[in-house]
Amino acid sequence: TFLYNVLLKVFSHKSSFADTFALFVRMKRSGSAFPDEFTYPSVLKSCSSECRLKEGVAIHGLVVKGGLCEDMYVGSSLVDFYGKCKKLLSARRVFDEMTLRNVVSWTAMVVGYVNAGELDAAKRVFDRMPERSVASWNAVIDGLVKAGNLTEARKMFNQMPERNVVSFTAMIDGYAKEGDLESARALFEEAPEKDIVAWSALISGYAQNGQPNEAMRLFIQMESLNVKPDEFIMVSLMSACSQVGNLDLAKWVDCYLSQSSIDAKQDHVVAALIHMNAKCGNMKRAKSLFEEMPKRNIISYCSMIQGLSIHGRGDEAVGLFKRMLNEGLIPD
RNA sequence: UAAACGGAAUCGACC
Repeated sequence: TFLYNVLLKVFSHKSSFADTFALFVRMKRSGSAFPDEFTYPSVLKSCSSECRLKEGVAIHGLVVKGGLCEDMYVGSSLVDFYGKCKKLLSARRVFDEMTLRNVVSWTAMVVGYVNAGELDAAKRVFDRMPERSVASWNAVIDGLVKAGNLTEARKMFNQMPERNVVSFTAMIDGYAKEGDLESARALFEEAPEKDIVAWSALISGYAQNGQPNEAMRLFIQMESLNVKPDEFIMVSLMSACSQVGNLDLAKWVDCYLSQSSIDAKQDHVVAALIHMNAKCGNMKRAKSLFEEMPKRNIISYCSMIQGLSIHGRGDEAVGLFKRMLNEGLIPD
């Protein structure tokens, strides 16, 4: 049981739902290991990450059968699971029925309401919390940010007893999306700790607000500090590069990407790569990237079709669109 | 051995 639990934890963090669930099934069938209160949180986490409602509900049933409803970890995981799957009534029911709640249970409930856009309900729960952690504050701040209420978000940010890098990043993202890059930048400089996500929020902010050169500059600065870029950062960088439209720069980024350990097969990465090459005038490369994909999806088709349109190759663009329909993809 | 919070592509009418 111990061994399975450790494995399930690792799987729930790094693998797909299918693999994690398969492992759980194997555990149950093994006859030698039995799911306990340590097992279910990992399995439920995996269900939440892909919104697997049916399976999660089945797990809930097993929890009840196993008499593990009273456990705080299991209960909090259930609240989180239902919340992430937008089943707020179920989340609330589990939450209300819990005999023991801790700050994680409360925060999970707040997050559920935030993700459903029910900010008022989220705040009501937040106000009733017997104690709050940084994550609880961050959850509400992020809700306010996503609702576009930067003023209120900033008030809470200033008001909270302590801030971490997540608090800063939520605010940076909010300011950046609003186009207020000066405030975003100021907070970034002020942040005592800057991780990859904080860098990403700011870099994408510049890229999205027509300041590709500043995005590039930040990328260089980040690199010089030995922070390794990830897929998100590279996508923003490629977006910036597309805006500049410089072929040499595009080649450099393309090359940088292939030499890094970044997974260049992810949807957004390929799409950005295709778009960048198309925009910077390297249609050959764009085309070969597109054709070499084992499976094309709506995002890569989108990049390729637009690439063709930009270059006045309307016929080919329309042809590609037809091919996309033939592959059974639905345009959005 | 377990649970909660932050970042990514492309396009858009009239003006």
